[in-house]
Amino acid sequence: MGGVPPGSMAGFKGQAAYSVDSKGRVAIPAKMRNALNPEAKNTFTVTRGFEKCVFLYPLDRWSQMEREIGALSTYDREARAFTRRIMMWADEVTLDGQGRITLPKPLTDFAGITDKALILGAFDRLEIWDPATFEQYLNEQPTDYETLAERVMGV
Amino acid sequence: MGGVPPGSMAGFKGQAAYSVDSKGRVAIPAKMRNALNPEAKNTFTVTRGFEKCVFLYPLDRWSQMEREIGALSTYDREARAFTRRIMMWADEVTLDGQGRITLPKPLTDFAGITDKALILGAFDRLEIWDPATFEQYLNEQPTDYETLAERVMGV
DNA sequence: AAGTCGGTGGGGAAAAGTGGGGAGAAATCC
DNA sequence: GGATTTCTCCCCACTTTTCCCCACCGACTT
Repeated sequence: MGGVPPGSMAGFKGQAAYSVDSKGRVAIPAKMRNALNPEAKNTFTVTRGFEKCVFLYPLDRWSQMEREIGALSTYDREARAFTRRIMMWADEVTLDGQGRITLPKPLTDFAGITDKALILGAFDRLEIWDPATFEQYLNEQPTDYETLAERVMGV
Repeated sequence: MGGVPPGSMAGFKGQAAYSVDSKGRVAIPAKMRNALNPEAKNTFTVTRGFEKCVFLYPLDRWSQMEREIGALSTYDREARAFTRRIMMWADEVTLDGQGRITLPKPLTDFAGITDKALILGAFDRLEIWDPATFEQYLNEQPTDYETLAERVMGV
């Protein structure tokens, strides 16, 4: 896992609180758009995230994910369950002329997104959250930032 | 088993709740149709799925399955039982001019499909579920998505 | 002060989903 | 064996959704 296309692209950074219009469209911040590889063809594969949010993988990054998913066995119950649960939510979305994407309705329902969306840069992907949901997520965190760093990054 | 046609095709994605008309026809979502290889010739081999659903394999993918099944020993009791149970349900269906297929009655009976069908992209195949059956399947899952991912994809 | 870039909103053309009718083939019944 | 019925497949028509294009507004830059 982990694994950004070697060297090439810079990680997605930043946050933005944008509006979702009546057609389910959200603008992608310009600096995040500019961080896309040309091979991504202005396209993301969007799917259900971990925790209650939506993941956006640039097309080139997503093809790596598919290689990993494709290596799973059809005959293993848990692998089957995982494949179903990641692929059923997945969809390809392409930026329109205004730099927006249309979020599939199943995903906005899942993530509880209505008229406002919080867009986060998360290294190899973008995340889209309902603002209130994200704040709640932060508040529920049992571990503070400094401690997390120690545990995850090691000493 | 793993093994998508190397490089070539993208996995099937997405979900759709479509109606089954009085003639037993179901539309296949356009994005899934477009993910078909030309060698699939707009044809699926449909068979009994794992869990209570119907599997649709594109013709080209199915020929790989047949190679795997063909490699099983006739002299092994369990292999024999498995071969019978997968092949007895199998049938070929082709898209009509409107992008629909007609589901064989034995399979709709098996999966409990009546007037509504849930169509899922599941990487190398499509799955068709009765909506209520699928919801029940999800509710019965002992493991949540995040945990599944950890177990299946590793840390 | 004008121009450019970034985010927001809406309308119209094209595609996708749904339903029904009719020709041909297969199965059935006399 | 022939006629009738049933089933399947193909085609046509309608409705809804999606996608693409155009226009606006504000902020920052030159």
